[in-house]
Amino acid sequence: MKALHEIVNMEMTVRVRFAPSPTGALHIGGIRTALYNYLYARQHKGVFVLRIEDTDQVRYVPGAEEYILEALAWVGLIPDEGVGFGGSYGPYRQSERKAIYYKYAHDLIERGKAYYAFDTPEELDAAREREPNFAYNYWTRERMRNSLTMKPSEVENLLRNGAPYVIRLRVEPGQDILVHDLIRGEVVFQSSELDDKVLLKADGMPTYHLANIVDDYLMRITHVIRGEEWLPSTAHHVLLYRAFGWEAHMPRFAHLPLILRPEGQGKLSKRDGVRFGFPVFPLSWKGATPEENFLGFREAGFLPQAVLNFLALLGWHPGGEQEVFTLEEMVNLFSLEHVSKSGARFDYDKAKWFNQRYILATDNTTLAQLIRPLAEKKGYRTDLPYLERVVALMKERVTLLTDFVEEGYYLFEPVRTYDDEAIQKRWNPALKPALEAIAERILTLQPFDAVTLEASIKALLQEQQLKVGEVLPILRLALVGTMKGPSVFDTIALLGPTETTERLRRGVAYFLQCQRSHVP
RNA sequence: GGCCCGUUCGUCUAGGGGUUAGGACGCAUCCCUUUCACGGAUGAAACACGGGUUCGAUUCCCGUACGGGCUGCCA
Repeated sequence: MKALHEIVNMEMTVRVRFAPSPTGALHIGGIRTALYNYLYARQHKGVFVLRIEDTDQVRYVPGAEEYILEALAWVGLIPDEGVGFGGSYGPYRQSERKAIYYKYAHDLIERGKAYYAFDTPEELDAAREREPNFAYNYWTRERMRNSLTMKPSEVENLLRNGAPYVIRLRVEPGQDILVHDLIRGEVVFQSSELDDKVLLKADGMPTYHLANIVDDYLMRITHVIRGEEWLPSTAHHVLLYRAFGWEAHMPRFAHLPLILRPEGQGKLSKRDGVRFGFPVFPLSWKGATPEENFLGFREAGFLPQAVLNFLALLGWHPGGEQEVFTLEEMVNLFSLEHVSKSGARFDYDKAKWFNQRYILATDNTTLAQLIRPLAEKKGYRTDLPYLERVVALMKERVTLLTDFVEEGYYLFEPVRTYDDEAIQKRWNPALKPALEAIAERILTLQPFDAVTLEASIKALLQEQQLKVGEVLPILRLALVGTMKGPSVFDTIALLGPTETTERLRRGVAYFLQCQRSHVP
């Protein structure tokens, strides 16, 4: 018998789902949940389903669904089935499955597992106010207005007259509910502690609890991989599978640790992003008001693979000392057993480090294409050959894609600001002739490349008995305004003779002026 | 308050009855270097606490503390 069960399990293709709710921008934690689901599905040659849980009419936000699809596409977690991807278990948008939930909720009533409740929200509020720990359950429901306490004729009357009602799960005390969580092991609940959860709301929409059980069953979901915030309600979900008689088809559960805010307490929220100045969303989101605008990892200059790698390791590690993994490697190595149980703090520094690693590992042609739109937005030149050269010079010094055009702005436009402190330290009027000589020599230099430039300039300095370490820093300051940046010779080679001499001229003028204003 | 989950360097984590408790981020120092970075080297830095079990617990068990989640006609 057991062997048979195992064989059935083995042959059952894994089907997991990512089921976000379109109530705004998809949080980065949602992306991680999607990632783990995706990894699990791919590893088991299974199916990754995208289901949209839009049963809350009030919190529905237009554009949120499109955002979810775009975010998944950006990070490359493409569903096999679901909203926007087809499949034979649809529709995959819960608002389009209203009739299904209605039917199943009423089935439960017929089986005596659920009941009608006519208490208004106001009445419930009042009850909660009267009793601080009020729960609608086995002990309190007899004082409430529901089909368990009212006369059948009265209930029928209310129903016929279209009185608003909800359907509640009838939770009977005295049952042990055992959840075998793939990450946490056995978790036990007592039904006596559970309330009679609303299954169908007065507007005819199901609650999450009903919808997720009905859909997971109908969509043949085998593994539910979701956030830890769902662990407590899993007890209700088990009860629902029992009530429907589907316990044998109940999926396996795995509850993921939460992503915590970088400091302080609580889970990471969208507010933390604006507070600490880093993205907590995959893509930027334009809200109705400026306070509801949020920065995305994409717009902040992250590579999607870096984001995935970072998120993957926020709560999972295969063991060993490797930190950088391709998606394919993650698919091969992933296992729920290696997902940690405790919450993980969001570490933006680590995220940036991953991005730096991925930029370094990305070829120049690809990077040039990636920064092209950024250059375009700034009004910079956008020809790929030039961008590739910029990338080659800057890639070891950036952490974000945006750094190419921010940190390296001087490769596209004249120096905006000079580092006065460095000028104070490096400038010496005696250096003026040297810079002028360099400018002059550069004009006729052939070929105009870094190697030739270095040889030529160093020779010139030697002729004039000047130290390289004395002249190069001030040369750099004239060219780019700062002490940071790529090799001076590489920079000159990229800027070209005309631009270089112009910058030297401007630089010297600035240094002289700087010097004057600093002499007491 | 009740229920549930958790606890290894500041952070992400590896490990697991006997280890110099490993790696990574960040930090510090040094090397390389015209600068910054990259790269290399080194360093500071952890098993929450108390009881058991055991020859021996950071590892297993129980408490406590602390943290987190849930407690909605939200998901």
